[in-house]
Amino acid sequence: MLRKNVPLTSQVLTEILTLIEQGEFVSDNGEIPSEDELSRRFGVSRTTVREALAKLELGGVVIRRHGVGTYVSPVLTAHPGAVRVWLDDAPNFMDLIQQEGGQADCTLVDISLTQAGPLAGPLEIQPDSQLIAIERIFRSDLVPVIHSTNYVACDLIDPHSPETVFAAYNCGESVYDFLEQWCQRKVFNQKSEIGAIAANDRLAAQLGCSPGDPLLWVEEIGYGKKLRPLFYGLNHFRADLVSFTEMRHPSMWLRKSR
Amino acid sequence: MLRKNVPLTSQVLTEILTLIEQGEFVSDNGEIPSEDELSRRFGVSRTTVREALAKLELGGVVIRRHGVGTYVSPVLTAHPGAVRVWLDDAPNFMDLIQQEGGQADCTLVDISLTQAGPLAGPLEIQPDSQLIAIERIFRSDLVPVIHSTNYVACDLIDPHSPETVFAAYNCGESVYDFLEQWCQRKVFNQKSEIGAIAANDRLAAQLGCSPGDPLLWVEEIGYGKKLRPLFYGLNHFRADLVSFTEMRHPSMWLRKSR
DNA sequence: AAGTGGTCTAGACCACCAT
DNA sequence: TGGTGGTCTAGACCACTTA
Repeated sequence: MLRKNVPLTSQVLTEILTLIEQGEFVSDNGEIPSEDELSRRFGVSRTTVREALAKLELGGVVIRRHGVGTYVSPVLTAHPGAVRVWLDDAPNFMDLIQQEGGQADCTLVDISLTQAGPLAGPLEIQPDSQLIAIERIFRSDLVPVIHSTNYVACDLIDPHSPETVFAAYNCGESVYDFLEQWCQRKVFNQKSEIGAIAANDRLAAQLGCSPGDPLLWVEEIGYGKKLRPLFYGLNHFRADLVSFTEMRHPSMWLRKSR
Repeated sequence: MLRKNVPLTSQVLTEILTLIEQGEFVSDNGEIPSEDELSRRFGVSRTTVREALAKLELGGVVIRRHGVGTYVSPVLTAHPGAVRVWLDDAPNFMDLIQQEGGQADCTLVDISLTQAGPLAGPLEIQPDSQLIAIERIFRSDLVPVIHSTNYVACDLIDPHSPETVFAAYNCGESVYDFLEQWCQRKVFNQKSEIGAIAANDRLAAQLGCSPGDPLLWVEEIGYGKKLRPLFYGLNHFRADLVSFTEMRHPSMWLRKSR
């Protein structure tokens, strides 16, 4: 059953998750077997089980209580499909929309070259550098919900030519896929900033709402190795259709010892 | 040097953090000593050091790269004070504002009893239950930036009377403080939802902006032990003055083994 | 090849909670 | 008091990056 080159903790995580998805613990009021029992059942050390549970707790899948036990998170009962999204690495917008039960599609508005200009700062390149700009609209059941623009420094696609990339571009893929496919780069860290803004005329037209309507925006900067910025993304979401949820775990908050 | 009843990993975390704040690693281009060296230096096992580093990475303070080393996060160079906010457990709005360099103050708009009504669902109580509603406005340098309303089930303050609580209420404290002081309860988990909305007349007046202006809203539900809801909070932020930042660490994303 | 962080073990003891 | 999760150790080996 055990496979090579896959960390044991990931395999254990998958096993536990499968059991949860199968509703294995529903009859037990969501209580998951103790760490000792799980380590016996899977034939691994308790440390390994604990690491898997830690990740599941971070992902909001389970809740652990000192001296009591480990439970399936109650938010999952209200939002059952949520488990799968949290598990995807770098979930893309298509998956997110389908996750919510909508039929997802993506339209390429524009893919072209542009000057770095004000993005030279965040991308840590020269202002006169060329960028590839990818502008897309994502719809759920034919209703536009996300407007997304991503910028990648043009020299990252070397040795490909921009024309080659433009011609072969696949609209549904995420920036991460793009960077891996054309630039052989991986995103190691990412800074996200989230805010709200009123729709201007252009965004309103593209998102099918009225100018002045509130939008959520998310600005992302992805970093590769050596902490070099790889892409800059600016995404706008219809605020009447989208909100973000997360579980916080005070027990995991950093805490200065006194 | 070692103290009782404080986990070693927390003490190590504090030590490392102090070194970072003192600019100890600036000359090394932000590179932090290896885990082996740290474990030797602090006289603890490498596991303990790793746990401290894991929390620091989660908090966005450091970045670890397999086979390379551990580095102080570059976002801290641009945002040096941010370390302290991340370290506070349950940071309150006063701290957040001061963190950003503003002079913080808080005005109590209203503290009173109200019917649970539509909040009965999220708080898992009866619709005719009494709630304590606390409405406040937080300002930075005399400019209103946050409007906050929190609801706590009235029977949680037992044996205190609402009047006692109203009279003694300290406006600057967070809901967490309130729950600990008056209800002897601790928040174990919290669900946060974030979205955007246009200001209505009332919010606009209180936040000193125009009706229709975009606002960020954050809805919070805090859970105590037995996963019982303890409070419901609804906060609105001036979107022209506030945005939220976070670091994501793909290496920590949950990942199904294939 | 050397050095780093990542995974894993087996076992110990502690802190917390329910009963 | 018994069972749970939380902390901690000492040591082993692996996987990754750089030189």
